[in-house]
Amino acid sequence: MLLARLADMTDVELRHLAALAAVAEEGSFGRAATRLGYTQSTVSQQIAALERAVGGLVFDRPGGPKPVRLTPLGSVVLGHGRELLARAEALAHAVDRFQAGEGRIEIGTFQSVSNAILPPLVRRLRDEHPGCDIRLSEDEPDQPRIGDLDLLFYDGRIDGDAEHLKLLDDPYLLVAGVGTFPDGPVSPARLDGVPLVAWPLTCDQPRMEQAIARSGARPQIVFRSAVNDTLLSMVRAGMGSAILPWLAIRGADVASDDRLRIHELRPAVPPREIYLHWQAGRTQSPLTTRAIEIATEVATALAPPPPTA
Amino acid sequence: MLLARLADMTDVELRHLAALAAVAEEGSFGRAATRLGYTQSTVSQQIAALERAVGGLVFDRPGGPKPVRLTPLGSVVLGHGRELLARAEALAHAVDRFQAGEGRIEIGTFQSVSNAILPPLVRRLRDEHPGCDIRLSEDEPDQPRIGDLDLLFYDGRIDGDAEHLKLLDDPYLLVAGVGTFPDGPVSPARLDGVPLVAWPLTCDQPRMEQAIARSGARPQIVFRSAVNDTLLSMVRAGMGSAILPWLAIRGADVASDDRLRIHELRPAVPPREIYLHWQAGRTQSPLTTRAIEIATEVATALAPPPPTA
DNA sequence: ATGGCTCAATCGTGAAAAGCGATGATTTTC
DNA sequence: GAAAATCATCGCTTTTCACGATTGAGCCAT
Repeated sequence: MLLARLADMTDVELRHLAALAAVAEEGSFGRAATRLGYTQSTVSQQIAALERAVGGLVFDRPGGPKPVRLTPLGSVVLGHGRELLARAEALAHAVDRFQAGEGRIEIGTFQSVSNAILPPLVRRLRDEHPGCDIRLSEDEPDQPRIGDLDLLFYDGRIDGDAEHLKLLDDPYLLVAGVGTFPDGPVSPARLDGVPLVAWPLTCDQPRMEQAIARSGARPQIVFRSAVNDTLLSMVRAGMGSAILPWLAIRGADVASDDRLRIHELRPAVPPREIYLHWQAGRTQSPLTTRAIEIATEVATALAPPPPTA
Repeated sequence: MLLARLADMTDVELRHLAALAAVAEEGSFGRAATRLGYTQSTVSQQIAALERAVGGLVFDRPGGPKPVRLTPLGSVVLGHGRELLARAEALAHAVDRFQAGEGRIEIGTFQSVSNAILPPLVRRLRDEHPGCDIRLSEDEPDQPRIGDLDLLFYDGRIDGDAEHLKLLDDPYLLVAGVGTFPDGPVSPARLDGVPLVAWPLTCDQPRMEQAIARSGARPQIVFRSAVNDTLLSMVRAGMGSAILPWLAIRGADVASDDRLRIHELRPAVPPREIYLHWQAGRTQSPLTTRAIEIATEVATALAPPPPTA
């Protein structure tokens, strides 16, 4: 022990520091060993290894029943060692919490999902994992990107390295003022020249309007707004009709509004498809895995889109 | 990796965390291995061991030349891991500093030593170890105790579990007003009835006065004070003479004072012995070891007590 | 498509270390 | 002195560590 080399942290191991702390507290190698579940000789060797690593004795061993005592060097090592052990324990707890489903999850979403799917999803996730940190973002650039998101809801497929899961088909329905059309299904072809209020040309909207156009009709878009209630008010006011996905009108009290009628489109316009995306090839946190499960459950539990029978 | 046990901190080793950090920074097992001085396969196994310990993958390995990426679990582990590594490095530095002689040293002392030995000792110690923390205490209860002191100066031996080292013999000298005694040595026996000013009966003082008494003389103690300058002023004022150790009058300009004369005592009173004590059987810090060396050097370098030839 | 490239995982091997049990050496206590 | 308590040490087995060579999976350019 006379030759003191430079201390190297990689020679110090947490187990040695734990032994140091136990011996210092118990005042005895043997009692420390019992506490740690080792034999006395093992603890003796652990301390010896530690002393080799730090280049000096950490305990004075008086011999006999006298308790061992920290040397000045031992005090220095123990001081820092306790902090190391505390950090290590913090790490272990953090890992346990993570595996139990705590942590952060970042979800990208858009209007219809925000209204219909996310509330129950968030509620169930928070109920199951009270400590979790759920972050939502509704940024909707033209090209939605997963970026640093864990999950992304979008009504279509994302380009880029993403896996996807189709949550549900969301059929388009025609909402019109009462009497505008006879009750029952309406053919898209009949919409030629009909005044419509509609969403802006984002997300699935362009595809839907192209589908209408392919049926030969050219509706007249008289107003665009992203706000559903505004659109419905316009319909009520007789400004025009609206073609909206089922999910968007589900919450609003459209069905019970005497001034409005909901018509199936037949032949049906291909429905809007709601997808859940996540980055391909990346392991997910337990929280994300669970969120995907819950999202599928919530999606199927949403009253199934009305039959087109 | 499907079975996730509870994380145990003793399974996580610093070396694994270092590998984790290196791989995360390099984006590659191989480059991390080069940086750490291991082979690729070793790093691979270290990461595998870490993943076993935390119960899940910490990296996604996309395969091919794509860089590996941290999983959410890996981020959690790395976050805490970096702190652990920083603490470990702090420990290593603290140990190095300690071995280089930094740290704290607590020294107990008393008047003569404080004046004569400690100043050069402190100066040299601070010059050699600029970072050291020297604490002095001059508490002098009747029974000086080492307690938590690293070193204790005392003019006598300490009872208790202490090792000691005699620094020097400090002979007693008679300081008298000029003309009080004929020049040259004075016999203690001639002090019978002589008025003396003296130190309080602490430290070596009782033993010295008993030695005088054993020579048959009974001086008359007319004043006691622990302050040397006060005693010397009293001598100058003709109130009496003083028997003081050489160390106590070395600094004061007694020899050059026309009104004072210094007489050897012959036959000599046994000198006061200055000891340096430290707790027996306890490993000392390098700083303490060095302080002992310097103290002996300073003690011998002090102009040797005058010969009694 | 198809080799060539890059990379991590894996296997086998030898060396090192961890841990255990038993034995010694040393000190304190009765 | 004898006894008790305590840590160090030795021999031993099992596990781990690190290496080198190989394998296999995913890219990329041809």
